[in-house]
Amino acid sequence: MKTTPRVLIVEDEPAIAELLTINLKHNGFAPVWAGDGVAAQRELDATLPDVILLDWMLPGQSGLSLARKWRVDPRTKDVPVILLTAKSDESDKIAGLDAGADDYITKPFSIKEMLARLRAVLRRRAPEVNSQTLTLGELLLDGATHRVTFQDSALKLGPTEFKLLQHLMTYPERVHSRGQLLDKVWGDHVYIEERTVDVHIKRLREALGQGGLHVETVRGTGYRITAQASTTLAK
Amino acid sequence: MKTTPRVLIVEDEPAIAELLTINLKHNGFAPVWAGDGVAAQRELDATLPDVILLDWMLPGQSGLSLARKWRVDPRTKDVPVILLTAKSDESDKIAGLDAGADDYITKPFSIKEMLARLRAVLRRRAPEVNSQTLTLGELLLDGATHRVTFQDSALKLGPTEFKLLQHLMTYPERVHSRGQLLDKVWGDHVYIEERTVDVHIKRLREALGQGGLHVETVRGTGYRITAQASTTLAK
DNA sequence: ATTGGTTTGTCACACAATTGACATAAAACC
DNA sequence: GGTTTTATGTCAATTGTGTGACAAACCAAT
Repeated sequence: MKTTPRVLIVEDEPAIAELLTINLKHNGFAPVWAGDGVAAQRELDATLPDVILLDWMLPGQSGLSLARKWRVDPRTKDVPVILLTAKSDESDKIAGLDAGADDYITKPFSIKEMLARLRAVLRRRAPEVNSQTLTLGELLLDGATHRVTFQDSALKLGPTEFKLLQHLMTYPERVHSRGQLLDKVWGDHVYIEERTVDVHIKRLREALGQGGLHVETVRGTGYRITAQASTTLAK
Repeated sequence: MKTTPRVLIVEDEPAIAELLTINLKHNGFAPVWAGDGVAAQRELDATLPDVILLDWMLPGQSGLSLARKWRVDPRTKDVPVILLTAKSDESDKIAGLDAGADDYITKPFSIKEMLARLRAVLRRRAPEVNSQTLTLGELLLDGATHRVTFQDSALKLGPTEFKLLQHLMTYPERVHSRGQLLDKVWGDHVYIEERTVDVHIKRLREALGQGGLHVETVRGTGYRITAQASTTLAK
């Protein structure tokens, strides 16, 4: 693994939290511990982890309600959640998965199992969200406010077109195959037709208006965004 | 699709196996069928497929244990496995992913979905396309942006001419026979007239303009790209 | 639940670019 | 000269991409 994934542990029992922390550190993760829902929220506000290990039973707010809350918040909704619980009750499991947990581990659990599930969840992680501000000629994309302007006038584009543009602008000039775009913009675990990318490119172009000229087709290969709009071609 | 990926189907039900086989053949894959774990292992020993479609429920050894076994064997551990199962239970999914399956399809599944997941898995395993930047004198070819410039002015060449130039520039000074070029640029065993290479060489030369002088003919043998443009008194 | 408005993924069709083959001309070689 | 090999122009067929339409999914707010 090239990066050390951040793991937020939300667990009120110090013994278990420490057990997790030590083992995670030992296996190339960067664990952060929060003892309750409030601390967890504070930690989330500060830095988004790559995955959350969440205890079902917490003082105050239950783990389930936390999971639900995070799943709604656009900022945290893509962070995978693994529920830890002592109950082996099947109905709880269902409830947990309904609440948006990505996985579920019953205590007592083996460290090996926990690590395996963690890695499995990380493998199919959604594309990373970037809140950086990107610029390309007169095109401007603000990741924080989710706004795009061209020649100082605001543009309206849908969520997918936004992510698509964001990814293209992150790697300007580079050609992206439809497959790569599906992986990076839609996410590894989505299965849609490659031709659908064409449609969204078209929508992106028309949403960008004149700025759409920056989006170029590389026949037989894919698409690319370029600094100099291609109204005419040099001879 | 220029290559036909081999797909090993491990499935005991002949009806389903046939359904898969036919549809895979129809969509540019080369399916091989194994009715049980033993046959699958024999097949794997003979030739490594590009991907394995593995039924969860098999007579004798379960699909899960097979997946685990293959994941451990260094020879097979990089072959992606897609698990087929009738169960829609989440816990099975988890177990499957833990065992090293790359994806998971629940029966009944649509052929479209199966194909989409297959392609997605293959896409992910596929190495990055040659995105190297090549230089030859004042000729510059950028694989990442798919751009070619000569004396700092951009050139427009079609997909085939691009690949052709890319291949020539990868091995400068070397002479390539028409047959070799067909294999490397067009792909193995494509039925195309050797004379057609001439045509594309011509198109490449005219697309390169002055830079086309680097493309030399080796009479009776083939073509070569060379650092110093051929001596032409014209102009 | 039910609305009504977006957004999304697919498809079918049209169109444009590219392709491969062929015929012919030009060159290279003896 | 004659023979072989390569270059070029043309064209029909193939392939890739743009686009409008549409139904399903989604979402917010009743």
